[in-house]
Amino acid sequence: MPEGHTLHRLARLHQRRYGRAPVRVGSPQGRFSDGAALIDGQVLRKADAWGKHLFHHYAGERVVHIHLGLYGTFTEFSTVDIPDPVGQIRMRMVGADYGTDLRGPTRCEVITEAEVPDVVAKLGPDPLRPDADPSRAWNRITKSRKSIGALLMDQSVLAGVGNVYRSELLYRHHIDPLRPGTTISGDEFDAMWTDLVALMKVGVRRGKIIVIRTEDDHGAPAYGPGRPRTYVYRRAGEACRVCDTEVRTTVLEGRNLFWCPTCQT
DNA sequence: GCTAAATGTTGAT
DNA sequence: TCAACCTTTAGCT
Repeated sequence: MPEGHTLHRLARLHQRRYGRAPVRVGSPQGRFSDGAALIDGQVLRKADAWGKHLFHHYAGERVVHIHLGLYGTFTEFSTVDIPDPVGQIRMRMVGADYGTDLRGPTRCEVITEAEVPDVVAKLGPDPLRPDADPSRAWNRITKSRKSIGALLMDQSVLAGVGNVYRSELLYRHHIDPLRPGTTISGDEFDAMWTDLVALMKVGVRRGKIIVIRTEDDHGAPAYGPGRPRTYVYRRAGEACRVCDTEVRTTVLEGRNLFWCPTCQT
C-alpha cells in the first residue's frame, strides 16, 4: 500500500472523482469531526501529493492533510448504494457518483494553504513530481556518512521512497546498502534517480510496486502474470533470482532491509 | 480461526 | 529505544 506511488495514485483518483465540485465530508468515527465540519459541503479545488503526504485543497484556503502511515487505507463506494459505516472510519467523503472511506491514517487534519509549505519544507525532492530537483537529494547524500540504505528512507532526503523501493533500488544498482553516502558517485546517484522516476511511475500506473519489468533486467524473469515483481524484498533466506546466493536481511533505520551480498558489493 | 507482521511516522521514555 | 496508531494480509493451525 503506501509508498509514494500510492499517494500519487490516490491524488489522481480523488481529483477525478471529487475535483471541482462540492463534497460532503464527515467523520463516522468522530476523531475528525471538528476538521470535517470546516470543509463539509465545500468545493474540492485540487488533490495533490508530495512524497507520502496527500493534500485536498478546498475553497476557502482550507486543506486536508493526510498521511496514511503504515496501514491507512481509502476504500471506494458508489453513491447508488451508500454503505453503513463499518469499523473506524476517520473520514468519509461523498461526491456525486462516488464516495470514499479513510481508515487508520497516521495523520488527518485541516490546515490552511499558508501552512502547506511548512509541511513540504520538511521533505526532499519527490521523484514523481515534475518539478523535483534531484540535486537537493544528492547534496544530502554526498555529504553524509550515514549508509545509503538509511538515507533513502529519510523523507527529508528523498520524499516517497519506502522500505520496498529502498531494497529494490539498491539491488538494481548493485549497491551495498551499508555503503556511506559519501562513497556514492555522481553517476551512481544519477542512475538511481532516473531509475526511481521510471519505477515509481510504473507503480502509479499499475497500483503496485513492479521492479522486474523486462528480461534484460539483470537476467531475472520478465514480469507477467504469476511472475515475481521484486528481487529481494521479504525474500530473506531465499535464493537471489540472478546468482542463487541467499538473500540476507538486517534491521536498518528500524525497518527490515533485504539485499544480496553477492550482487551488491 | 488465530497470530504475527506489514509498503510509516510521531511522541513519550 | 519503544509504544501507539488500528487495518489488512500472509502463514499457520
